[in-house]
Amino acid sequence: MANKKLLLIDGNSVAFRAFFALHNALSKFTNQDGLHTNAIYGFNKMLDHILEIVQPTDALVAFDAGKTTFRTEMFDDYKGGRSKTPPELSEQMPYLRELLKGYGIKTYELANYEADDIIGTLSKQAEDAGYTVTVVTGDRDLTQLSSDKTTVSVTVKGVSEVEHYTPQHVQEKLGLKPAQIVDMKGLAGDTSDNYPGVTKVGEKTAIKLLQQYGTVEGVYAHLDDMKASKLKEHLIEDKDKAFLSKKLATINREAPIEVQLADVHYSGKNITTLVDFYERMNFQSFLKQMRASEGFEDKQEVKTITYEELTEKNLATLQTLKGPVSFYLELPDKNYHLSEFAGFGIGQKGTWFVSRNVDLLTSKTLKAFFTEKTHEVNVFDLKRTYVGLNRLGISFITGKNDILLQSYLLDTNDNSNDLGALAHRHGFLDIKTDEEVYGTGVKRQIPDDNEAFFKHLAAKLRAIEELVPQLQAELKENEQVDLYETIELPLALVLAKMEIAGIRVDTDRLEQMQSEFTERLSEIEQTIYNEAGETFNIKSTKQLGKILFEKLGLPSSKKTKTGYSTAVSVLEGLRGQAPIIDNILTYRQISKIQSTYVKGLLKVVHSTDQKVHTTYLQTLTQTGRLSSIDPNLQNIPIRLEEGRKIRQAFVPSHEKAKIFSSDYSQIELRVLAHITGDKNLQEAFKNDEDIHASTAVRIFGLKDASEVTPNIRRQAKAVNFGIVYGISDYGLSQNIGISRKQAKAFIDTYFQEFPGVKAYIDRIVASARDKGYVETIAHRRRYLPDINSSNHNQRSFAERTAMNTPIQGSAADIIKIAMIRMQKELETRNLETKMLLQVHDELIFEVPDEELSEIQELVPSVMDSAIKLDVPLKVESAFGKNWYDAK
DNA sequence: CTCCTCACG
DNA sequence: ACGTACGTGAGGAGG
Repeated sequence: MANKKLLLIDGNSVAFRAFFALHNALSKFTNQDGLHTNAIYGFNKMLDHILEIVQPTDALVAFDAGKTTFRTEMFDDYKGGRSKTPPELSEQMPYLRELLKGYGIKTYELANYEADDIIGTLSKQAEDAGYTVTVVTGDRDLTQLSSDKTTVSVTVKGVSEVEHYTPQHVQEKLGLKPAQIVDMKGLAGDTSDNYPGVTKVGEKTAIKLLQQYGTVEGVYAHLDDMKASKLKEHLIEDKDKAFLSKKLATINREAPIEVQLADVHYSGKNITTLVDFYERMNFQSFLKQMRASEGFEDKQEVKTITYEELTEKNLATLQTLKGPVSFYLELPDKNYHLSEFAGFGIGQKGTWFVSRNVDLLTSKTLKAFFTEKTHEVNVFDLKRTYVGLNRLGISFITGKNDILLQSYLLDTNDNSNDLGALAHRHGFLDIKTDEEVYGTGVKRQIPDDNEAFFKHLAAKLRAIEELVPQLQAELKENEQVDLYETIELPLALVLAKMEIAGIRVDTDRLEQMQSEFTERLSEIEQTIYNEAGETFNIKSTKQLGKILFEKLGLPSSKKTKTGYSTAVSVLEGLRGQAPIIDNILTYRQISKIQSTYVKGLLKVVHSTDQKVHTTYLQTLTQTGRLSSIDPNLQNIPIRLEEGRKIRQAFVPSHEKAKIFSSDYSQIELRVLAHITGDKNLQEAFKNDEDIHASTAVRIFGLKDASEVTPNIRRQAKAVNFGIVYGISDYGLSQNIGISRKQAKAFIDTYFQEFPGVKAYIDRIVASARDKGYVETIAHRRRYLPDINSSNHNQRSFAERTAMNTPIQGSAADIIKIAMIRMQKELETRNLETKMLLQVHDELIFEVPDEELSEIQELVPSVMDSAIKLDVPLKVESAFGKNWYDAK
């Protein structure tokens, strides 16, 4: 048995080290389900490193079995006073074992013994059998095991770096032989394991004594030779402690382990298990590493799949498909309004038809196929599919199950736009991700090779078919079938139609603004340079900070990670101290409008129709709101007049039409009144009071609304917002510039005046702790794993989210319902009016003049009756020749 | 690619 | 003693 190499790892100790090494990045290391993964990640790094160096033939990871061991029997306070293992670490332990399974490394634990003893016992057996042994641990005590055959590698700083202790290295570091470590511990004790040693004797003194007398026994044998001293007194006094501590420090090398050397052969990683594991842990870097490693393609056991290429000649074969089919249209670019068409696939139960030729979709055969009502069509991303087909002139396919939508509803974190990744997370592994097949970045490309491309298309069809019943069952389990069927699925088509309609942009107006702003900017720029006494990049916070706080010597208050903060809130505090400040604020404001809105918008206007076509992300936010990208039409300026003018560029696409806008008034506070059931809040809405004014009357103890000044109303408004966001005294004080104490007083009074709200907050946080998630009115769900975190910040954040999500999310539910009904009304009434935009609590339409009176009636009535709450919903409308005038 | 800043609800 | 409002997207700077 030449060259047997055994690797022994102290699992708990390394996990502990890994956890704390990556502790400040704790929140970054979470997977789709909110599980913390930093210790697993660190452990993995360490494993890769050590396996590379050691190249073991045998390996085992030992774990502690529990709190009580033979050592606690000897000394009950052994390891006493240690703080509990953080829950964020404990939750990772079972997964650590899974990781090790993937690595093909055996794990072992033994009741009443620590991992150290297992390692000590096995290493002794291995040494006797002629093995070379490497021990990995985060605990220096284990260096007592080092010998000419055993190296003890102790993690330093991070986890992937280790320090190798050979007997020589122990000698150099401590001036002791490995066997003397236990004597040192006996004399000096160990604070982390909480055993005492001799009073006033620390490592230094212990080493000196041992260099002279060899062992604890040696020290006491020569006690009489010592001169009288405090040290000698302490040694005499604490003799029992010294011997007990030595015993506690000594690793048991004869533990009754059942595992044998022959059982721990290391045969290497199981690629498939590890890939699955990494997917679930969301370890992208390790996945990438695996993909790059040799032989991965062969080992990844994607079940072979057969497909048939669809051509004009065999189109008729489609008739053999009966019942539900999977359909997939490949639009490789993120922006599907402009993407090329790469191909499509359709099929069921192992019969998969694929093609690069999307023109086949417009054939009579396919049209006939889809218009037969017998086919349920299942897809991934219905909105994308609908928009793509629409571009081909096809409008007859309606989806029944959209696994992207379903998966998002089940868990809002599960919103990746990759079918393969989604499938993996739901345990279906016979598919690769787009990145694996198409590549990434500039190299991303649909393969020229038919086989590779078609197989991937077929795998997607198969994944859809496999996942549909599973996801349906999970939705049912969560009582979310209604949410899916009556809200999200129909909404996907409504959104698709809005995106397709697009909104017309007056590019002449934008170009005119562009030249005006260019001129103004260069003027302000010159003034700023004069005031600064030099030219610099005003847009660079780094350079600006230097000018303001170093050269001009203005007082700096806030700092960011990388330097001085120059945010508006900071600059406003400096107003009046130097004229440059006002100019910088103006410059910032104008240049934001110029770059993001004027230039930004001009860049994305489609040359074919002079319109912008946004893309709504329906499966992104944690609350159920939509988001809008490319361009984002949900953050067009309105608060400041300068920016608001941008809205003049959004115009109807036909003459004799208007832009019409309706918005919900105070929808979030109304939802709050409904959900909390607070009588006072409900009363205010039922009486159609000015809600901020009535809040002001209550929290400032005024006689009536006549006493409310604008400033008081502003403060009350901030309190109302604070309540919706999950209030903190600090946040409120910052927002309205009052002391923290005052802010706290406001909040306390608010809770007295609106006791139902206080009760709701307590109730929802408790329920989140209990269930692990919160829900909206329509059963939209958000998981909050941090609600029980031991980290104050994370827990507080989760608590605020627990309060806010049902409010923001229910408001999102409501407007979504309104949108679906609105679209239906427009279609059944055969109106030309088009719904164009949704901005969270507002809907924007383009209305032909002759439909204006009908729409003015219809939209508010549909919106305020979308759902029945305990308080009325209020809708306000306006119209004009452009979006700016619709106010 | 991350940070800062700032636009919206 | 912590270090904060909730939810987003885009542009520019600088490593």
